[in-house]
Amino acid sequence: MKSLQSSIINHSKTTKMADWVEVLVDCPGLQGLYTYQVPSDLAAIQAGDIVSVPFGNRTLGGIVVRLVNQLPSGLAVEQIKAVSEVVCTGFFSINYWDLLLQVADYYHTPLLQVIRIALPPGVLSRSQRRVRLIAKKQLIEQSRPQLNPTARQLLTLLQASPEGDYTWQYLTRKVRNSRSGMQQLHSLKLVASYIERPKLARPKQQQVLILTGDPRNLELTSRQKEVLLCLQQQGGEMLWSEFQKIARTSKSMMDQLASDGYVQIVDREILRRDQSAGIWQEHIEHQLTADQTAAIAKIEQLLHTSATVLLHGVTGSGKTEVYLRTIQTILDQQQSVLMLVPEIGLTPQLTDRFRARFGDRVLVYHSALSDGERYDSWRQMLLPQPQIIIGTRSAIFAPLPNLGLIVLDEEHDGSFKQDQPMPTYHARLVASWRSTLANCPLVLGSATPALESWQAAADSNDPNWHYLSLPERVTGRDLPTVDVIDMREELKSGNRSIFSQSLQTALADLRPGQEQAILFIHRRGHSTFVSCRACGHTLDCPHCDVSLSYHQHSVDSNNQPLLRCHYCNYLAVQPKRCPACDSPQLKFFGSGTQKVTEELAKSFPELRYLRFDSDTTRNKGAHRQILTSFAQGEADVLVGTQMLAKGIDLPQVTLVGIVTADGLLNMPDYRSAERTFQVLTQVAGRCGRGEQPGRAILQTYNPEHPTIQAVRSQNYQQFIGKELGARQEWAYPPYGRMVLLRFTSSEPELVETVTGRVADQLIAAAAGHYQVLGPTPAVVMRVANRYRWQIMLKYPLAIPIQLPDMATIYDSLGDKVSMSIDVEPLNFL
DNA sequence: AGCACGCCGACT
DNA sequence: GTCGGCGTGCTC
Repeated sequence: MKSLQSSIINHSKTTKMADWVEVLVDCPGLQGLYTYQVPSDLAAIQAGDIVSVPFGNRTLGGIVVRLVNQLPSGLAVEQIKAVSEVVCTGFFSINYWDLLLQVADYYHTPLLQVIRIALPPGVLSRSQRRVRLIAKKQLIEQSRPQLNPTARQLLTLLQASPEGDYTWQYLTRKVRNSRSGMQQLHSLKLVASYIERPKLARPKQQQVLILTGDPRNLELTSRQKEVLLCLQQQGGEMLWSEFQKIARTSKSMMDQLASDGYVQIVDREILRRDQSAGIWQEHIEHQLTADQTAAIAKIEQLLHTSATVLLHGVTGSGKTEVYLRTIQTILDQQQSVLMLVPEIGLTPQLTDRFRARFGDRVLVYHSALSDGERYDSWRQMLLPQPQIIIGTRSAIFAPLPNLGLIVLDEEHDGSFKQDQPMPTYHARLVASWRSTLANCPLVLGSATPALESWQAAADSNDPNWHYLSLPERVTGRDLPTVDVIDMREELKSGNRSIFSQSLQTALADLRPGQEQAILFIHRRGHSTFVSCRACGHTLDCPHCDVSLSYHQHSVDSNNQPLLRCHYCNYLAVQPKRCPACDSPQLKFFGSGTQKVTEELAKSFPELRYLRFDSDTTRNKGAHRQILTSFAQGEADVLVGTQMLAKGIDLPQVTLVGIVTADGLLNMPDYRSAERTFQVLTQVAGRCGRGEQPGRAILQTYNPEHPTIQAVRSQNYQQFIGKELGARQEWAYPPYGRMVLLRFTSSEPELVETVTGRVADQLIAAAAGHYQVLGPTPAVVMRVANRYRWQIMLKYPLAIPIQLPDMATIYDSLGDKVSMSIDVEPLNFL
């Protein structure tokens, strides 16, 4: 990988003609470059172009990495094939190409895998070999007796298809051992093979009317004049399908006008796009607060620089309005904007507000789009016209040519980090690289900034970072009060309900129709920590400052459950009694949304509720539907999980009940305090956004926990100071960096031994650059019947992340174990 | 990943 | 002898 990258980093920046090109061929298992001849009709070929090339007997997609005038040694001219087609040209600006290289390098991922996430499906799609009947029916029947059985089977299949044509792959799957049969059919000239061109999702074509003649011309009939004037009023250019509706005219009339030269009818690519719109369209011109005005002014000062701005605004402080105003400025300067949000489906309000303000210059890009929609949006993004892309993390790779601003809203959110397939990129980091390359500012917005961002903005002397604060709500309302309820006391006083006395009272006092409530439950998930119901004590690892996990697969020789730290593999027998208070009430934790709604229905039958969790929002558009219906007052209580924490703005909500916060607090990783603070602060911030003040009730078994206290006092600075101290002590990020190596295999013993062997290799190669933690089994060891182990590498801050030679490590895995590298992981499960 | 090539065992 | 199994190695 290293050598490949250093060889292409000096890619040609000129468009000088070249005899050959080096192509990164899109074929799994290949990492090298292949040289192709440039045919004279494709002389304009450039680095970054997507091409089709012959490869073996197939045609594959690939990317031109550089132009060369000399053949690599050991390659004869006769071996070189020619590029067959340039599929797509000119969208990889030099900057963009550098960005992809940087991602490939930093996240230790083959360049092609990076390119694949940056491109929409279909651009690199490989061609397929197809087999077609070419002989006449009569000849086929004549030959049939002499055919071998597989040939006959193939023939029958082909004859059954209307076109007499199937992909080669389909036929070989359907007919076992088809090789000889296929050969026979070919040699008898009954069938032919051919290569199907890589199919791009064809953009939808639509007819557009363009006014070319003067509508006041006297030769026109009055009806014709009317129609043409209507077209002129619409700007002289319009989709035929739209015009038909508003002018109520017929095709024959338009054809007549076209043949007389008054209009032109042209086919144009219509880009399919997500147009879902909802009720949050109203465009309220709020009076800006002084802080907002100052923030906008500061950001505008920083345009055309690569500054990073941390916009720290409390919940309800009007960050969105700051974005909107700034974006308007960028658009006025004919530049485009990239706006990243955690999850699009969860924030219909945001997209609605953007659509209301900027109309069809807003383009939504996320993974839930269909392939066609994604392809079309991607084509749209290539255009130089000023536009706004609102998208989730992968939209950081939007190929906008005139980028003027990048915004990451809710920048602390974990969904900006990819942990599943490599590259395991963090959109915030990629955004910072992109901001440097494009020389445009990056705005990070949050009510609860990530520790990393806070530290960089507040503590560092880096002149590139700027800190802007919006400490007050736009309505002039205070932040909601947060009451912490000690659930141990509730238990003692005989309240066995999941709702504390205070929460019950608050729900009873809710005035349906005028006030609404939100009940928050931490998603049950795999919160496998053990905690004492009597005193709140949790069992922690003595070496790692994380909670111990109960492990399904771990029992000791006496069949006692074992607790394990999945950072360092520390093992302990689960005590029968709480080590702190000797109570036998030492239990696992968990509570579901369903349980809450049941209890709610029982205790408060007069309150109408809606459930908002992954069960009820599985369908497309369900988020929007539930939020809309709640916003319109069709329910009094919204019961949900994590999803509720993301920027929804419902002015009627006056009460937030955090039914249980402890599951979040005790996630087995070093970030649990930070995440808890962020989620709880955000959830509490959902209330009191309208005319009436808000109140949050936080139920916990750990009322004195510093994180809970920080949420109660809403003192971000204080919390972050403490937390940074703790991180520093353990050299956890941002005072150190980590790399997580994940190993999976269908064979449990094999992964364990292989992971152990790799750990030994890593220790041998460490040379003091990093510390090796593990190997340990993953918290959820078996997923989809694959067993997962992991190794953590911990780097001191001063040492850049350097991995030892990964090629030898990959080689030593064998083919039954696969490994992936997660650089600066957020998710340790 | 495909797909050739090539080398072994069981059938007309 | 030949067909068909499968391991190995190459694709500019």
